[in-house]
Amino acid sequence: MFVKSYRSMSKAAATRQIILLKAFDLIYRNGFQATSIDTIIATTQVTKGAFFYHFRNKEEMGVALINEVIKPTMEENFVRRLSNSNHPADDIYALMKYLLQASPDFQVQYGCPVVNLVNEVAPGSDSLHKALYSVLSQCLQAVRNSVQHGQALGQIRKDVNAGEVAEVIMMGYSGIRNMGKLLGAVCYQTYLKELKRYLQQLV
Amino acid sequence: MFVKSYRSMSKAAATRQIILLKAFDLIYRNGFQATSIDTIIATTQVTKGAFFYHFRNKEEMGVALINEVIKPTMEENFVRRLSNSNHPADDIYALMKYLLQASPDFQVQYGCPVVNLVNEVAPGSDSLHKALYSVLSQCLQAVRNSVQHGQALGQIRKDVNAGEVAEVIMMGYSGIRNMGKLLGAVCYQTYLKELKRYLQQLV
DNA sequence: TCTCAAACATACTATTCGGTATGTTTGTGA
DNA sequence: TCACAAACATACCGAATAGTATGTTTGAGA
Repeated sequence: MFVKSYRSMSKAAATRQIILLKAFDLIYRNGFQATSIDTIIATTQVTKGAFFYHFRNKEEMGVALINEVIKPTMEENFVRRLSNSNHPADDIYALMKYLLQASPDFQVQYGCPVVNLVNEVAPGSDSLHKALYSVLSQCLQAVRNSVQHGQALGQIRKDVNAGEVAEVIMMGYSGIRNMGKLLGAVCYQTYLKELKRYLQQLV
Repeated sequence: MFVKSYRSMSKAAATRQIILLKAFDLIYRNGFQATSIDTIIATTQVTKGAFFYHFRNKEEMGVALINEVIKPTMEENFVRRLSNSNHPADDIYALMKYLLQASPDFQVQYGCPVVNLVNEVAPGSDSLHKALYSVLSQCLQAVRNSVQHGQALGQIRKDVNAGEVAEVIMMGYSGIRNMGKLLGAVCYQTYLKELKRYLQQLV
C-alpha cells in the first residue's frame, strides 16, 4: 500500500486518511454496500461527526477512496512498473506476476479492489463510475504506452494495435481476478502462461 | 430466459418461481446485498410469509436462485450451444458473440449475472460459493468438451490443453463483462476480435 | 492571548433490514 | 365431506442503516 506517514500531514488530513484506509480494507474484503459507516468508525478512533465532516455521504467517501487511495496505489504498483522500461513485454509479464502473486495487499479470495468496485458500484453511481473509469484509463494508458514503446524499440510488431493489446491484457486480468474467487490461485498460472504466449506472439 | 410456464406447475411451485425470477431481475441490476426481501415482495404479489415458507433465509434463496434459475439458463444459453457441434471453434465464437450481443436478458451496464454474483458473494458465503462453482464448472466443462471434440475431429491441434483453453476463454468473458461496465459495448469488439484470433491459432 | 472557524464528539432519528410469531386459507387424500 | 398439513397472510420485532442536530474542542492567525 502506498501511504503517506501520518506525521507528515495535518491532524485533519491524518483523520481523513485513517478513515479512507480502514474503508479500503473493509470494502476490499466485504464490498461497498456491505461495509457500513458504523463499522468503519467502530474499528477506528474516528467518530461519526468526524466522518461526516470529511465526507458529505457514503458515496462521496467512495469517490475519495478511489481518488486518494486506490488511484495512487495503482500508480505506485502498476503504472510505475511500466514506465521507463526497456523490455516492455517482459515488464508487462512481470507486472502481472507481481500483482497476482507477490503483491502483499491482495488476496486471491477477495480479488482485486478495482475490479470488485467496478462490478459492484459502477452501474449504480455516476460519480463512482467516473472515478473508477479514471483508474482503469490510467492502467490502460500505461500498458498502451509500454506497447508503443516496445514498437519504437523494434521489440513489438508495428502492425499490432497497442490500445487493443492493453484492453486484452486488462480484460484477462479482470477476468482471472474474478475466476480466482471460485477456482483459487491455481488458475492464475493459466493466465500467466497464456499471457506469456500472447506477449511472445506480438514480436 | 429459460422458464417453465406457470400453468404447468403447482401453485406453490409457481409462487417459488415468481419470487426467484423477480429476485434474479433485481439482483442482476442492483446486486445481492442491495436487493432486499421487502423489495422483492413489494414488486410481486407474494407476501413475506410466502417468501419465508419457501426459503429459510436470504442466502438460501440465493442458492435456489443460482440452482433453479441461473444454472438452467446457462444450460440453455451456453452449454446447449456447444453440444453436438461439428465446428467447435466457430461455435465457441458464435456462442460468445450471442452472449455479448444478442442475448436479450443481459445488458452491458449490468454485466453478466454469474460474474456479478461471483464477485460479490463468492468470498463471503460458502453455500453461494459452492452453487456458483457448480455453474462455472458446467460452463468450463462445455468449452473443454467442445475443444476436445474439435481435437478428435482434427480441427484443433492435439497438443493444446483443452482445460486451459476453456479457462482462458471464460477468463476473457468474465473480464470483458467487467470492463464493459466502464467502457461500454465497444470493448466487446476487442474481445471478439481477439477471441477469433485465439481460436484460429489453435488450429 | 484572544478569536473564531475548522475539526471533531455525542446523542438522536427515521427508515429499512432480515427474520419471527401467529394467525388464516387452500387443496387433497381418506 | 372432513381432517389436516401445506401454503400463504399479517403484524410485529430488534438490530442496523445513513444521516442530522447540536453541541464541544482545538489550533492557527491577528
